[in-house]
Amino acid sequence: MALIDQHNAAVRNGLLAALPLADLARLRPKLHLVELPFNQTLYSMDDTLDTVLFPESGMVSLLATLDDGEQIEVGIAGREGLVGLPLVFGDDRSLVEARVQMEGTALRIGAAAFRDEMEQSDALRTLLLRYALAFHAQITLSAACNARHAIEQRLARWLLIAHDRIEANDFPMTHEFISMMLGVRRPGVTIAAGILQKAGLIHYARGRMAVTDRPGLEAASCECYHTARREFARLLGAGAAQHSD
Amino acid sequence: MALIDQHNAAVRNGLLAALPLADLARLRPKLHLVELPFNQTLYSMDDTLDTVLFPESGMVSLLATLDDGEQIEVGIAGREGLVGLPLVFGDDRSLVEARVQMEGTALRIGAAAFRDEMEQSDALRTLLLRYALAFHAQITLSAACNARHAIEQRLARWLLIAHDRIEANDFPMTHEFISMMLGVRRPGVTIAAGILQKAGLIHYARGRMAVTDRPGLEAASCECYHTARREFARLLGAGAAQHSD
DNA sequence: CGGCCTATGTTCGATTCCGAACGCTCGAAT
DNA sequence: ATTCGAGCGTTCGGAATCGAACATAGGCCG
Repeated sequence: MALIDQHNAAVRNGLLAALPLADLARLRPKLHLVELPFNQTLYSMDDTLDTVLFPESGMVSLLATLDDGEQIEVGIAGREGLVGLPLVFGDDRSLVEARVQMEGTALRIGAAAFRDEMEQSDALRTLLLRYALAFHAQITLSAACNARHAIEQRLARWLLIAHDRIEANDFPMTHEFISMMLGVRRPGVTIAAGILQKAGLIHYARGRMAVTDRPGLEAASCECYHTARREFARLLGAGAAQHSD
Repeated sequence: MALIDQHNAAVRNGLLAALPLADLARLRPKLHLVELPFNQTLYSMDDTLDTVLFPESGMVSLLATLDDGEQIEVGIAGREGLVGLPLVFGDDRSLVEARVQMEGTALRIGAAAFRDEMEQSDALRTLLLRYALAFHAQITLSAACNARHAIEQRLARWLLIAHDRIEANDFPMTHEFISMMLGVRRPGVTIAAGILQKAGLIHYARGRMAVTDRPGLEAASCECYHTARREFARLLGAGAAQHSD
């Protein structure tokens, strides 16, 4: 509300849309449209980050790799945010892997140019620090959620977060995939998804998944979803609240 | 190494010690020594933050409160860092509660003065953003750790983190307390602690706990501990690496 | 149409952890 | 010394989840 105001409907990334026109104008020439193809790794663990991406659509997962080689999702970015958070903090390394989980497009800027802009624009710096804090809140809640909540609640939460980041009600998604994200077994997801489907909250079939009762799904989720969403709204304005609308 | 250099041995907080002398000198008159008594809540969920604390000793836990009223630890701060992280991001609210888990002292600065200093001092801003990123890494690893690792490993990790933040080998700590921190049952901690004690890694009795074989305890912990520690060292210099020395 | 791969359904036993007790014992206070 | 409470040890049944299979079925491709 306070910060976010859709200056330009053509700007589909929430952060860019929230910038004052002058700052956006200065940034624009440095931004280049790129595709985010499904399953592409945008950067790996310990890579040097050379770009920041402002997604316009699609969904990017941040994955931590454990000692046993398993990966687990520790964060999600979509058009409400950016990919390459360490650069906001002035660092150029990442502990996690960024991988495209639903295809889309993004606006890309080089790390050096990004750094320049961060120094020159108070509005950009302020905005991105707020985003960083909102993202931090989401991870914090995930840490608590992973420790205490049942698969079914976590699945509902995850589906809501995914649903927030796409335009359609229906999106490609397998149980196998979700099980990796949540760090649980695949049958565990099948069971939990079966319960949600019987309750009429979702519908799925062979690699596609649809939310059929969004309020119901929200009720089935743990509060972590709502808390994170509120925090995004508070810090970045209602318009940035992860786009369930 | 690069950033941290003990300018003044009397400065016991790692972040303050890493500041250039000029910046530290400007900050000093605004810092006031305060006690951190055991179990004191420094701020609660949704409080407005009016101070930043730079601990000199002791340990402060950040606790998330879940829907059922249970609390679970989602972060730890000691003399390597600060309490009041949202103010570094330009915000003055917190989603979590900050509570003193081991008594100590801290240097305190008002939120307004802190904000002024952040604007004036590039060194302070850079340093605190790096700390924020290191802290962020720790939470990220906790999220993965909470989802996948067994109680015993998580207990070892927690004890190492606690051990890093105290001077003595021996510190007051009950199983009940740890169980709240880890988000598990108290007997679960007793079992896990019993195993670690039988292995000769720790010793405990009636509310006190001691690390008797630090390398062994590190081996018993999951890699999350080492990864987080490396990240602190990389971002803030070896001297800031959580003070196990 | 038939083969084949992928996605989902289902089962098995084993393990971890839960929630809730109950008992013991150390150590401090009276 | 006795009392008493906090901290720890231990047990119970049950729930959730694990790891590893195997079975079924949709859809693509030849």
